[in-house]
Amino acid sequence: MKDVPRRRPRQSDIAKLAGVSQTTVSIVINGRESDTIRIPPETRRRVFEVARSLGYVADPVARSLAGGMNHLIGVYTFESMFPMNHRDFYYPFLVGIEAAAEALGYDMLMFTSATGSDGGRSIYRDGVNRLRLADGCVLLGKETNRDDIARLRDEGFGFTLIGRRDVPGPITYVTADYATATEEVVDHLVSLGHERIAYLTAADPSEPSADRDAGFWAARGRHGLDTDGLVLPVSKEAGPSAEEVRRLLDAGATAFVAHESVVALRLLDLLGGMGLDVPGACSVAALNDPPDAIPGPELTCFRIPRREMGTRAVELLVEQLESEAELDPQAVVLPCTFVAGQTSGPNRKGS
Amino acid sequence: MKDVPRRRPRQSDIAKLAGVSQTTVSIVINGRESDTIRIPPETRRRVFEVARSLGYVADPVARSLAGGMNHLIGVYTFESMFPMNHRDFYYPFLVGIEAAAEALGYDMLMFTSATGSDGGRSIYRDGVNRLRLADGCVLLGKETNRDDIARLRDEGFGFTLIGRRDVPGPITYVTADYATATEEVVDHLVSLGHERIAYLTAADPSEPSADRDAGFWAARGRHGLDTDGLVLPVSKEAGPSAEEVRRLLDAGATAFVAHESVVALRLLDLLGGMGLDVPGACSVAALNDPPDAIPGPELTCFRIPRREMGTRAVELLVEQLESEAELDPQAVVLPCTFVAGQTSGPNRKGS
DNA sequence: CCACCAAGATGATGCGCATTATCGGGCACG
DNA sequence: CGTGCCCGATAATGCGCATCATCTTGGTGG
Repeated sequence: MKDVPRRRPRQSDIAKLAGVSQTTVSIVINGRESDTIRIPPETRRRVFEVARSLGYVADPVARSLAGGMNHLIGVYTFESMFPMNHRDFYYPFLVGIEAAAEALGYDMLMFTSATGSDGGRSIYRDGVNRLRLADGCVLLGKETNRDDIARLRDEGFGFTLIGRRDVPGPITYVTADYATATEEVVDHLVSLGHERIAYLTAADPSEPSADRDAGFWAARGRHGLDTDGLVLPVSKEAGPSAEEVRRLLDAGATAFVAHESVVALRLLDLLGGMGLDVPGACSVAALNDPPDAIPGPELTCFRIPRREMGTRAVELLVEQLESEAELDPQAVVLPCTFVAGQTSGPNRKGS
Repeated sequence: MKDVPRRRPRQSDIAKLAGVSQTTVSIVINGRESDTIRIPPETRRRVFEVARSLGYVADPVARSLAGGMNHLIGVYTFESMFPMNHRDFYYPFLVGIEAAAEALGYDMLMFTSATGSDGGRSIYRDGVNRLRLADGCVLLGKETNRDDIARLRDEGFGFTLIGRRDVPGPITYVTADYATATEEVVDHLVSLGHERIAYLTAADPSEPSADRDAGFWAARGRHGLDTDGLVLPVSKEAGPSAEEVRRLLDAGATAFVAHESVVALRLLDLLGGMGLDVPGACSVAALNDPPDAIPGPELTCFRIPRREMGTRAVELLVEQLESEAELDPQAVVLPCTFVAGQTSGPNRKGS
């Protein structure tokens, strides 16, 4: 006994059965009663009754189009998630985002479109801004597309960004205080007696790298360090070569500070291969936290509060979405936590 | 020099500037020209020109509401993804899904709402079926909600399911041939001379478990095995106790077959603790593949073609979405691949 | 010279919902 | 008895787009 393929019920269906207007149904379902617009309990009860018996579910599409909210928060990563090379990088952010969304009564919608036609990802593909499906969006990624961001803002679409981005014009973002954390790491090494500190900075520039650089130069200035011949740009993928490390050692380096923990880990390998003990012979520190999966000694480094960054990003976004007035963009900078670790020790090379 | 907050351009804006109608714009942008409806190249060029200069991007919401496609494939997991306990379980599916979606010109939209108010996840939360934001959806999860599935189907929403589900009424799903794969595992053990095979089945029933049971019973029948005192329901979390394993050994077991690889791994530990060599003294096999992350000996087991299952699910879905007529639901069963592994060997206990 | 047709385009309509402006009627008050 | 007012509810409108049914124009054949 197959039923006729009955359409899914709409508000007007409920209205007819309950003997009211579609407007009333909308008001009741959305709890839009206020001082000026009242629905007596009896009517409300009837509407709910019919809605339930019909198995009514609102259409999020229509709701959005009509200017309503669907209580969805989009998450867009500028790098593709599948295959997820940055798995351990993104994961903590996502945990924080989902938790906050859940707490605030929103669901999370992940946009995981792969590479665009030009190889890079873009929000605007085929002339469609898919993000609009959500009420607002959290943007995330190492290689943020500035044009897309500027455009989103111009369109008046609500979003927050994780990771500082120097976009012309103000936007709301959440970032970590890499500069201060970097200074702490250097302070730590200096307090251990190191004066010749090799600095393995990032090969390609980005805001977080620039922050670390700023922190390092500041600390260098404060301590009057000399870094002649001790600064080396290193790409995350290739890492430093044995020869380069040798050259830094020859220049008198007793400690190494690397932007990337994977670089630091590779450094440990190389130093071990040269018969140098860490932290006995020299110290190694990283300016971010190592991936969970990788085993090895606990690095001297700092932890980026990724989870909390995700949470704050969502909170800011929801605040913005739910406020009537247009809020001023704001920047939130969260502190990192220093990890002493086991790869740094006192300088034994004489002082 | 701040501009007035200009609205994002709509089709009608383009129409006005290009001196055509909104209809024409829609036709051109969507490439809807056909035999009966033609747009001369010059007009088309003008429309595109204006669209580009205005920075037009289609609104996916309006497009959906008007019955169009937004080339989005939703992915819904019945368990929450963050925190992702089932990380390694889901991941291969997602890779396959995204790859196929990409190949077919679709993007992937992940619905990762956490637990519903009642603790369990449901598609219909707060009376909204969020899945409708996508053109169609791939459903995924260990604990599928049958009511939701039936309802989706009744609503005429396009979806495919990964993992066989016995829902009243036909639906399209992709699953793996657990039964045959299970038989292969048993055959392998029998060919190694094992006659007393302990069977650690799943404690709580599910379709995949039932399939494995069916395969096991079939193989048992074919080989005339005796399983008296050798069958033990085991929960994935708790695993078997040492005492239970001891009892199975006392009952003469020379080989163990466990539904869950984690159970098999725990079994290896227990047997090792008893001083029993695997595969010297006895054999152990699992009826699914172990998580990638976990180190240890290669289990005798079979690989579930998760990636390909994801791919097929998307292909079936797109086929269904793009076809004019309503296609008949179909079931796709993909074969698993047997892995001989290193945890099974000849029965040395005499024959 | 009219009927007919194809090319090129358009006005109208509706998707399902939220919202705005409005309406009728009962009741208190002057 | 008329005026105002509030309660309860509604008709109308529009969100941005896709689609269906038409409409106009110029050419062609009879």
